[in-house]
Amino acid sequence: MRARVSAPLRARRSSAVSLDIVICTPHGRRLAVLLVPGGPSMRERWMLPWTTLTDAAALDETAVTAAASAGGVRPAWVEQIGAFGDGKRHPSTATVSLAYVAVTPERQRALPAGAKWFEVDALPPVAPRQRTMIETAVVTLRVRMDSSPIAFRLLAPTFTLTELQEVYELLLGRRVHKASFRRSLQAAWLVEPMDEWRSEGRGRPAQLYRYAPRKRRGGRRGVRFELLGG
Amino acid sequence: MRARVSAPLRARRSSAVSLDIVICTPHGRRLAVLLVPGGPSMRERWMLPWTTLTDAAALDETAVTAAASAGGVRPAWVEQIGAFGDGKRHPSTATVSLAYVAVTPERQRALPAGAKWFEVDALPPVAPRQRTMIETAVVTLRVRMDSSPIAFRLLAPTFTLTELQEVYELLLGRRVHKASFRRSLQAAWLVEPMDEWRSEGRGRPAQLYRYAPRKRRGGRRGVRFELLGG
DNA sequence: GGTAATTAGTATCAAATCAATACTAATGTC
DNA sequence: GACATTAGTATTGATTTGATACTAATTACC
Repeated sequence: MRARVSAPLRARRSSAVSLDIVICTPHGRRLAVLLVPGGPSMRERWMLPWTTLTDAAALDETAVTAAASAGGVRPAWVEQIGAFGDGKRHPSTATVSLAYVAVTPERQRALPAGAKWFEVDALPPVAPRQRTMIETAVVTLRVRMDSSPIAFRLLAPTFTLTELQEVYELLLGRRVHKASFRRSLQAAWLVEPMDEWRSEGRGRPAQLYRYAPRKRRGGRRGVRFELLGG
Repeated sequence: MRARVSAPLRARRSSAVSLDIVICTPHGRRLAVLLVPGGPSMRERWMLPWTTLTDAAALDETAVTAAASAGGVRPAWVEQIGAFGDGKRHPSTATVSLAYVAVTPERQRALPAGAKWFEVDALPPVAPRQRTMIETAVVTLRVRMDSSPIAFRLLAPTFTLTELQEVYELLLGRRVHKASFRRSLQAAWLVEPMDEWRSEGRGRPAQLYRYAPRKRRGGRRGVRFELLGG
């Protein structure tokens, strides 16, 4: 059952295509990525988990399986982020690599032996092709978080609104206004309050919520050119 | 120089990976996609231009070259939209296909022999894997249009604001409010008025503009949950 | 036990944004 | 020259936003 993934020596046979996976989790107030030992050079001793692509080519399922194997748990959300190649170095001999991003809530059970979380701001050297994948993965999370329930998948099934806001701040890389955040959240009918409160040290206990999207598409807003430019 | 692309018979040799390209252009008020003759079955007689991926694997450059070859002109904008496989039928024997989307202004010079524009709402039968690519391409254009200058690449170098608005309406699939559209456009400093006007039949002549982005990132807006849901 | 510190959550309000409507401007058609 | 037609702008009321300041409930500390 436990598919063998990221075995650097056995996998180093020639193959046209690899499948790499960037598994992300919150690590305190930073985003962390899972790396495993082994790499293409002496200098690059860590790498993203990867596997070779079989001809059966059930891409998404392969990615989920690989992520589960490397992280010890099935990931809470997975999405393809693209194909990378263009001559950049990779732990495998593959000339093309398919990359996926996965997210998982903080602090699951123990990781498989050797695997380790690294904060994205403090990564060890990894092969350039995988470095590009990690950057793309982080950008993808940031961009997709308001069309996919990424933030909710980074949290446990129940969470406080402050925790949710912190995940948004973590992914967006900026502070968010508390009142506005909650107003928007309420208007979107995405969460449901539980009859439970959690006391975290001093201060008033926070109510717990769960992700329970209710409503449908609304806002046809005007055109936003803001992201364009230069 | 003219790389041979989409030659169904020669290309049908076995290969792990193909590179397919969805070339889009405005066609009146509809979006059109370029197809070429040949397909995997009697029923599917048209297909997206595609090529096999060489081991050199300069992915983006291969895509641009393939698009230029199939469309007769270098495309104005190209972006990878993902890898597709999962067992769906494709004109090639490739188990995995890399797809790119390209855009080109309306009505270039003549197309290469056999190639033809089809409006996306009236496509002939194509192989299922390519059908998925076309759908993904259209969605990608819609989503990326406010972070990439896609709309401007679908137009000639100079254009009227009404033309620009029509491209937005075409891609967004909905009407846009004229005054709001222009107000946002002005605030974004994306276009520059020329000293030229164009008279299109009756009515007041429209001023011509060109794409000349000036300003930098502004609007840190609040969190938008609107796209999330159900 | 009481007071301060701390975190959760809400209310108020001014500024910015938006979209509907109605207007002015410049051209071709008859 | 009146009118239809398209370009482009002004006005206005409604909605959204974010800053500030407030209330609420708990722990820390004396």
